[in-house]
Amino acid sequence: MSKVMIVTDRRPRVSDVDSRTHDPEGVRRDIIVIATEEFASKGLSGARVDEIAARTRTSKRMIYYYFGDKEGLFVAVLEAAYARIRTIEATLDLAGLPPALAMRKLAEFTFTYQNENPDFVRLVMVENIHNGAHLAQSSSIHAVNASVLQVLRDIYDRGVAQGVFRPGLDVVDIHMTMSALSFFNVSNRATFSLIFKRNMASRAALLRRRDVVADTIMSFVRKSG
Amino acid sequence: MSKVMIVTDRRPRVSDVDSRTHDPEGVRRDIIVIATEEFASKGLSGARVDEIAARTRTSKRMIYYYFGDKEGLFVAVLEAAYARIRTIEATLDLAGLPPALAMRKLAEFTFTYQNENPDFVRLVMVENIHNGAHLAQSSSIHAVNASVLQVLRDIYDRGVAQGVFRPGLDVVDIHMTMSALSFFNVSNRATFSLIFKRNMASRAALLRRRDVVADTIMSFVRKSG
DNA sequence: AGGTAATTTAACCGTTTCGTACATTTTTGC
DNA sequence: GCAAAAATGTACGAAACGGTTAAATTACCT
Repeated sequence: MSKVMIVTDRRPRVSDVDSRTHDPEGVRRDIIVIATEEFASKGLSGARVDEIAARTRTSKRMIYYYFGDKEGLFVAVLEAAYARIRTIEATLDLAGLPPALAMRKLAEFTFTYQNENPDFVRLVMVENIHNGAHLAQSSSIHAVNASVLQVLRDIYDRGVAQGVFRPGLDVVDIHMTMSALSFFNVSNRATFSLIFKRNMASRAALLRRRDVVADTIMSFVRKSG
Repeated sequence: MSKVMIVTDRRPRVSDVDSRTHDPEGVRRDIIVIATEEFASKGLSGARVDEIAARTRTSKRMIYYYFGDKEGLFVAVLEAAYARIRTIEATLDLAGLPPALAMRKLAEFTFTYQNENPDFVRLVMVENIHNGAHLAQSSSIHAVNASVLQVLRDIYDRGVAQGVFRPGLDVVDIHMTMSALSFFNVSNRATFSLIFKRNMASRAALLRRRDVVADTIMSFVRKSG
């Protein structure tokens, strides 16, 4: 199942014992981790290259050495964030469950994941403020997220075949609804909590809202008897 | 001991014929209109005071004269945006409609309004990136939006009384769902369109999605027979 | 009509901030 | 070992940017 290939790659070093210098991959990761936090919390323009550099174990010079400029760093941060989601999403195994249960679990997972990864949500917000200009430079984005749709399509088709889901729905619509309800709970928490004086971050509120979101999805796809 | 009571009100002037100078309200409005566009398109940090000033009919000094600093201007922009929504929302009259129809119309209105006012959506995104720090300074925000909840509560209670809505739901949940589905369609359009290669802005796509959103709300609140 | 307060103009200032030039060190290929 | 390439540290510059100083102009009130 796993392919074995000879790595003629240069620099196969992964983790030397104690040499802190000349660890390109480590430096890259370090920069991206810090930059993710900074961009997520302050936005693209709000984040400061000097601040990011100061928080890394390396220097500002390295940021420009590896990522060219601030926007190049932001693109790398975005790609890393999407890659992370894909990796975790890939561990989901819903094919064995009955369609209705699988659908509910997918909705719950989406909600929980977004809630536990506010940095990702905020990065996406920032990128949307910039009209997707940076994501548009990434050619892998579509392929990355196509798997989500495939998982959903399998569940939905099985549900229709078994007569528990109503036919004629678009899985992109279903996914969009799942995403929207999960995303909003994080992205708009600050203003929504203020306006309606609600604590949306408490464990109880989150579990309750997660159920509401799942119920919403289920009542939308379920065949009304 | 003046025999004639003169209205010593300052500045009752509303619209002079041709004097462009000394029109404080006009200058304020002008600045806020431009600043709304700039903040909405570039974010709080991304927007430039000089750029805003250049696009107004007045000068940068006036921005500081009326709004103190950049953040003060942003607060004013936010308040103006929310005030605008409230005003338009107030024209809705759904009390006379059957609950199911009223609920659907409210959902459709929410969707349409957000779609037609992307600047508002983006301002809210920006404010959430900043954790609602500016909205927190406004004391009127809660009262402003309370009306929305009241309208929804009236519809919902009537629906429950007539046996068409299932009881036990929280109107804030319903409103949140409406907002989330409407908001997301604008806020995440750029990334979502890129990822799933969908044109979400075409008239056809919008009408279709609006129906899906309304259907989602309705199937959630409807008493399943 | 003239004093006073509100409004507006124009030039300017100190920092911040992105980015770079240049020197230096470390690793690699041979 | 040694030259070339990769990686890193230091210091600095130019432009952008938020904000201010000081004075002038206009409207308002008596």
